[in-house]
Order: sequence, then structure tokens, then C-alpha cells
Amino acid sequence: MGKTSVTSALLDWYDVHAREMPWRVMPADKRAGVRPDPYAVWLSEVMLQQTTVAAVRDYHRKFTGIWPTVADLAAAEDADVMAAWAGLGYYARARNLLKCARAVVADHGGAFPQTYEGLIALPGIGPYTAAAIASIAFDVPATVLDGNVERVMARLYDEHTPLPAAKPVLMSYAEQHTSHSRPGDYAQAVMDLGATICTPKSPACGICPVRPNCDAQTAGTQLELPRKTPKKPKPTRYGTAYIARRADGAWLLETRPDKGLLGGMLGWPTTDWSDTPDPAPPMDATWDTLNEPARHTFTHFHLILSVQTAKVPQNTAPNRGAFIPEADFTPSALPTVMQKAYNLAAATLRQV
DNA sequence: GATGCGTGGAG
DNA sequence: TCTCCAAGCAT
Repeated sequence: MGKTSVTSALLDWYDVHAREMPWRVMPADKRAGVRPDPYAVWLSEVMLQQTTVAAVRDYHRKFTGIWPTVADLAAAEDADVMAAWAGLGYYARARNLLKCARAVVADHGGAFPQTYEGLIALPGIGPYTAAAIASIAFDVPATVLDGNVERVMARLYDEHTPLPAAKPVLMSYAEQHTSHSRPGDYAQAVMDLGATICTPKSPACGICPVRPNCDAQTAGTQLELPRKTPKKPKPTRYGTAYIARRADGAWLLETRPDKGLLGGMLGWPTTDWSDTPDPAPPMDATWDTLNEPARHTFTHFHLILSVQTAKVPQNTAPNRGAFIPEADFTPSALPTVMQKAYNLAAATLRQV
């Protein structure tokens, strides 16, 4: 079936309906010769991995404010970057962000590679992100295949093979539409369409610029597509967080190991979050258990986190973590589950 | 190919 | 309240 008009229809639609984003150069400005900042594009694409535009905006603004160039970011302290990323989730992205920035400075003279192959070799840059940066920042005709494009292609071609098995065929469809005249605008256009028109639950087919090309719209199957293999139910795990405050107001915190859940992030000492009984607290103290646990859902399990608090003497020696002075402690530097525990304990521990 | 890895918003 | 899910990557 010929769908040669899809590309031009999407570009025409994008010229009128492109959404404003801090890292995006709008089509009219691109025509006037304005080029995207590859650093800003890379930062946005990493932040947007499995994350909504609404959630990314403020973080992107914060990062470019503190670290205006990739060289600035490469020179940053690890702890400062992790603290700035706190709350955005998927913290391996922040660790790889730093690795990538340092590789760009050390191995590429501070300039991002301009090819798909050069980009995908960098930490935290996979097939999607390499194609996105190559097309958006450098107008290389690379094909982006993210969740939006998968949905758009599955519907355009009424493809019923479930994901992720359908990825190769959806990629072949996407490649057929990739623009060679305006690669960056096209990549953003097809993703904008998926985000605003061809949405998962209530697609606005009535105003869709490629409705005449859409096999699912013809068949009436758009709400069933794309099909996905069913997910496993999430188990519930239990644990305990220990929030201790010293006589001078300092808080007992520890940096978590780089690997695993919340890797590299600052947090309260906790038990592990399995089914095993609680090991010993991080030090001898009189621990009080709060009435309400912190509840939090991660990607693959629910957590019910009991919170224990203690006020401890100045000479207390912890066997885990370190006391952070009150003046240096900012709850916003903690991942969300740790902020929840803090909020529950704050009233109890406000007075030293 | 399957699994681990956050979070907040929408329905 | 609960499920789904959003511009994925590393292993």
C-alpha cells in the first residue's frame, strides 16, 4: 500500500502544530538558520527516556542553568549531579549522563559525534537516543523508533503482532517514512503526533493529518493497537528505613551502591527490601516506629516501608553511612521514596 | 529475549 | 485505589 504522502503530511502538520520545548528549535527558526544545541538535545533525550515532557521541562532548565555546556557537566561532582537528578527516576541515566559527558570531553574534544554509530557507542545512548540526536541535532536521516512511533506505525499498518516481537517490522515501516530533506523535523513530528493525536487510549483520529493513510482507522482497530505481551503482577515487599538525628541537628544518611535500585543516590539507611527479616539497625539507639509506613511503587514491586526514628547523642558512631550537617541537608536531593519517609518523620524529629 | 530499573499523571 | 504508561538502556 502506498503511503508516500505520510512524510509530507506529518511535516506540514508539524510546521503548524510543533510544541514549544526549551531544547527545541521550531521549524520557522530552523529555516532561518538556527541550529539546535547538541548538548541540550542530548540532555533532553536522556531525560525523556520513559519520562514525560511535563516532568522533564524543569529538570532540563535546572541542568542547563547549572551546567551550560557538556564540559561544565563533565567537570561536575558526581554527588551534585545525582542530587540534581533526584526525583526524576531511573538513576542509572544520571550515572551514564556523567560518563557520557566525560567521554565526549576526553575522547571527542568536547563535541558530540554526529553519526549514529559514534553516538550509540557512548554510555546511556541506545538505538533510539542515537537516532534522535543524529536526526534532531545534526539532520542525519536516522530513524527514531520509540513508543510513540511504534504506536503510530502499528496503527498505520494495522499491525497486530504484539510488542516487543513486532519491533523489527515496525522499524521497517518507520524507515520507509523517514525524511531525507528534513530528518530532525520529521523525527519530532512523528513523535509529537503520537504524544498529542495518536495517543494510546483516546486517539484524536478526527483531526489526524495521516488519517487517510491509516489502516487501523479504516478497520476500526486503533484502540487495540499496538498489542503488547501481558505484564507480570507486582509483588509487595517490606522494609524499614532508619532516620536518626544527632544532637547538633545532623542527619544520618548513606550513599547507596552504584548498582541496583536507586544506585548512587543519597538516602536513609534501610534494610533490604525482600522477604527476609530485618537485620540490625545502623547503630544502637532507642528507635521509635512511626504509626504509618511510607508506601511507594517502583517499576516492578510495591514497597511498604516502616519508618523508625531516633534522636541520638553527639558522640554517636554509626556503623553505616555518615552524619550530614543540618546546613548541608536538602530533602530534594533524595529519591522520592526517601523523601516520603522524611516527610513522615519530619514532625517527630523537627526538634533536636 | 527477559529482566531490572522511578516517577507522576491520566483514566 | 489501581492499572497503565511516557521521547529506553544495560545486562
